[in-house]
Amino acid sequence: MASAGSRRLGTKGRKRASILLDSALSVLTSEGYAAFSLRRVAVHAGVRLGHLQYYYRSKPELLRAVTQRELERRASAIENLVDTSTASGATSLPSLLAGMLDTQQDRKTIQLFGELRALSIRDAEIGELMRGYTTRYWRAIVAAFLAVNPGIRRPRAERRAALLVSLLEGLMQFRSAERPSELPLLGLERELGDLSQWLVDP
Amino acid sequence: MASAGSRRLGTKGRKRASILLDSALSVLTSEGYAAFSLRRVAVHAGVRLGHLQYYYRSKPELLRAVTQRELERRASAIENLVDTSTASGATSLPSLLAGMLDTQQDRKTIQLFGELRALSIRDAEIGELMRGYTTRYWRAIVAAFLAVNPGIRRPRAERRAALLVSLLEGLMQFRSAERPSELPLLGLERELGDLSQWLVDP
DNA sequence: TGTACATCAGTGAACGCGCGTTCACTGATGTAC
DNA sequence: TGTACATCAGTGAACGCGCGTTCACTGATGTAC
Repeated sequence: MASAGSRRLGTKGRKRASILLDSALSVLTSEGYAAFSLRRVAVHAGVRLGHLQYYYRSKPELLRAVTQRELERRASAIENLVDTSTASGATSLPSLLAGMLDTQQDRKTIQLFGELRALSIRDAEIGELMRGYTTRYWRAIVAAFLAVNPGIRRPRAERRAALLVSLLEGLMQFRSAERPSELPLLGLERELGDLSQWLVDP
Repeated sequence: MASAGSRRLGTKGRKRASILLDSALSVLTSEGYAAFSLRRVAVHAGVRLGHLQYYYRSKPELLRAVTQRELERRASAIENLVDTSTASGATSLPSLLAGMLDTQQDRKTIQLFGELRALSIRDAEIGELMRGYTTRYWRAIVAAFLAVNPGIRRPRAERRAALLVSLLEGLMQFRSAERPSELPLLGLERELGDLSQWLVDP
C-alpha cells in the first residue's frame, strides 16, 4: 500500500506510515484490542498523538490498515509455503502440515488471531479482511491436496480442505494457554500421518 | 452457586443475583466484551449501577460469575448429550457429531465463545474456566469414542478426541459471519460419515 | 402483640482517568520563477 | 542563486464522554425478647 488511509504520501511519508503500523501491530498483538488506543500506539512509536493522527485520521482507519497489511503478509507466506512444497515434486502432506502448524504455533500469532477473530464478529470491515485471508488459506490447501493426489475430485478436495483449515484454526486456540492444556496436544503430531491419508483419500 | 461473589444471600438475593447474571450474559453475548460495562448491564437489568454493585462488587467479579455459570451449564449439556447417546446402546457417531454441531451453530453461542476465547488469552481467570470447560468437553468425546468402538485404545481415542474438539471449535468460527463464507461448509456434513469412521479406527 | 435493633436491599452523587476527536498552530521541505 | 509561496510534517491544548470505583445514605425486612 502506498498510502495511509486517504492521505497521499511521499517516500518519507510512506516509510513513516509503515513504522507507525509496526507499532500498531505490536500493541494489538502483545496487549490486545482492549489496550489498542491511539495514545498507546503513539507512545510505543515515540510520536505525539496528533502526529499519529496525521497519518491515520481515526482509530478504525488505523485498525483496518494494520489488519490489512498483516493478513496480506501472512496469506502470501502460506501461499509461498504451499507453492514451494508442491513445486518440489514429491510433496509430503504430513511435513507440509507440520510446517503450517509451526508457523501458527508462536505466541504472537495465536494472540493476534484471537483478537482478530473476536473483532471480526462485530466489525464488518475486519470480518471482510479475515474472510479474504481464510479464502486464500483454503485455496492453497485445496491446491496442495490436488497436487498430492491427482485422483481426488475437486469437490471432495474442497470440502476436506475446509475441514483441515477448521482443524488448524481450532488447534491454534488450544496452544494459546500459558499453562499446558489438559488435552494431549503434544501427541497429536502422531496422528498427522493417518489424518493426511484420510484427507486425500479419493 | 449460592452466592454472588463473597456476599452471603438469602433466597430472594440469590434469585436477584441470577437475574443480574442473565442481563450480564445478554450484554456480553449480543454486544461483546467491548460493550460489557457495569452501567450497560445495570440498564439492561433495569436496576441502578449501585444496586448491581451491591451484588457484584467489581467488574472482574461479575465477568467471572457470568462466565462460570454459563460454561458450567454448557459443559453439563454436552455431557448429557453424550450420556444419552451412548446409553441407548446403538450409538451413531455421525448423528452425535451432527447433534453437537447443531448446539454450536446458533449465533449466540458463536458470539459468546468468540469473546470468551479472546478474553482467555489475557485473563488468567477466564482462561482457567475455559480450560475446565474444554477438558469436560474432551472427556465426553473420549467416552463416546470408547463406547462406539471398544476396540480402540485409550491413548489413540484421547488424541483423536482432541483433534475432533479442535475441529469443532474451528468450524464454529467459520459459521460466525453474517455473510456466507466462501468455504464450502454446507457440504461438510457429507464428510462426517467418513470422518467418524477414521476417528474411531483402532 | 409490640418494641428495639441489626442486617439486607437499593439509591444517588461524586471522583479521577483514559479515551477519540477537533483544531489552530509552527517549522521544515519542496517548487516556480 | 535567491526569493516567494504552497504543501508537508509534526505539535499541543482542549472538548465532552463513558468508565470503574467509592461512599454516605435510606427504607425494607428479619430477629430477639
